[in-house]
Amino acid sequence: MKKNVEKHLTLRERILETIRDAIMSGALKPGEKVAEPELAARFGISRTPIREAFRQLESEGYLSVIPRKGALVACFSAKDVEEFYAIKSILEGYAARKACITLSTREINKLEAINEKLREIAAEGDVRHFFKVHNSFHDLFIKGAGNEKLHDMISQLLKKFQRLRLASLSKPGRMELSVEEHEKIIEAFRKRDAVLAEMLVQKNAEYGGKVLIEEEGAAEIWSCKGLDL
Amino acid sequence: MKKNVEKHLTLRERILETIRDAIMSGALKPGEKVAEPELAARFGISRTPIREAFRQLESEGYLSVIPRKGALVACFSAKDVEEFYAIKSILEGYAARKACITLSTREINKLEAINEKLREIAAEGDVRHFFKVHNSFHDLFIKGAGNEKLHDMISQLLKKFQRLRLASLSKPGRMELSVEEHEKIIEAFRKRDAVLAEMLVQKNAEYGGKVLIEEEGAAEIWSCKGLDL
DNA sequence: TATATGGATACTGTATACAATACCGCGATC
DNA sequence: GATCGCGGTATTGTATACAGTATCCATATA
Repeated sequence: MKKNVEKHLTLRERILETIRDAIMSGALKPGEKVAEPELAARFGISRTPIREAFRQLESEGYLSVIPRKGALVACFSAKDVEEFYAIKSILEGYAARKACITLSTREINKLEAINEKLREIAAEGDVRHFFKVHNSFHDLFIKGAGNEKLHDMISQLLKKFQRLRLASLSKPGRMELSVEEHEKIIEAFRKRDAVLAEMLVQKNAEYGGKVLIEEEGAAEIWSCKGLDL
Repeated sequence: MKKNVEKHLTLRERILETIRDAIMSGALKPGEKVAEPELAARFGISRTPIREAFRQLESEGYLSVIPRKGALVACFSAKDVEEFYAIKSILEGYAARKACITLSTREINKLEAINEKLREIAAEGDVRHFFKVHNSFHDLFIKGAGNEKLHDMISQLLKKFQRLRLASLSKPGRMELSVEEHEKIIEAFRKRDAVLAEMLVQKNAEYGGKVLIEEEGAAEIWSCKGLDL
């Protein structure tokens, strides 16, 4: 049984996941205060593991902790979003370039299969499901690039901006467009055209960012406007 | 007085800096165990702030914490080093490309001045001093690229591998070579040749990595060979 | 002599108690 | 009526106490 191994999770690790999930899912909103005593009472544990989880979440960029004042869910500015997508674009682009060389035909076929599944899900209009499978597509070729640190870095980045990316995919027609772009990327992989693959992935990422920034009122999702921090 | 502001540092923040410095400088060696009670006794404080600092250091990749066993200073494998320099190369290269557009003539002049200073220090052979000024050179154009998150990411990466980079610079002739390469990079900035600047910076980073990996016995600096972890 | 087992020890994980500081509301004074 | 100041309250920061578990060593047995 796998459960026995998992059982050794400490309270800190469990509360860490809980809070992080709450932030990623939007249950805890940017700018919102996260109070230790409240969490301690809610989960029936002491403040100690919660405080330790806070430290980790702070390092990961999920919380802004102000000494002697407390922890707030981190906010994004328009500049943050812009910068995020720029970095995502470079890193994923590089991964695609490398993947062009290292990816096996078998793996490329798998990408194709995933993308077909995405096409179906897009037709159904299930954004959350699409999001999950979509992530596995990118994950596959990023891992395929063979640079583990790179993969970790991208994963961390993506996690932090998960809400934004979900919002980006929710725009009408975005899912279908994504499927088409994936098609082209797979094509480039098959042709082993590293320069093209890099370019396509970069454009793909940049476009995702642009959609979000240009959208009127989209800032509601991430910013802390009107909150005096 | 600035000191008054600094005074509000918590014990956790101070111990965090202390431990991180100790790891970066090599006072705490990779694979070495870091025991809470010992640190608590040494600094005359309780384990609580130390534990919280550990969580942060773990997130930042300085410590490997194994539940119910304790914290070890993180080790690097040859693959880690390779991957690190690959990522550094992409990110710095991108920064250079952007900086080509955004850097003012004044800032380019400053780069030139820094590099002249580096030439002097190289002649004197003071590696540690060279390292410091060298960092300020790269910092200037990376900041100049205008992407703060990028700058933060690169800084974090560099910090983590500080010891390695210092070792890389310590090789005979490496400092002088670095000055020459900087000269070419400045030239590219002046010509506003973004492609060339990116390429030069990438090559510069890649070379630094190669030197380290190919060197026989260099692994002593970072790896944990012979330690049963 | 080598291995296994048991207990002592020491360390990590968690809870709780205490200290210091920030926030809030009330009242006093101008 | 508005602003300043003071004290109570709540929350964060730190210390300490306790519980659970891994490590290590000694002893006993094969």
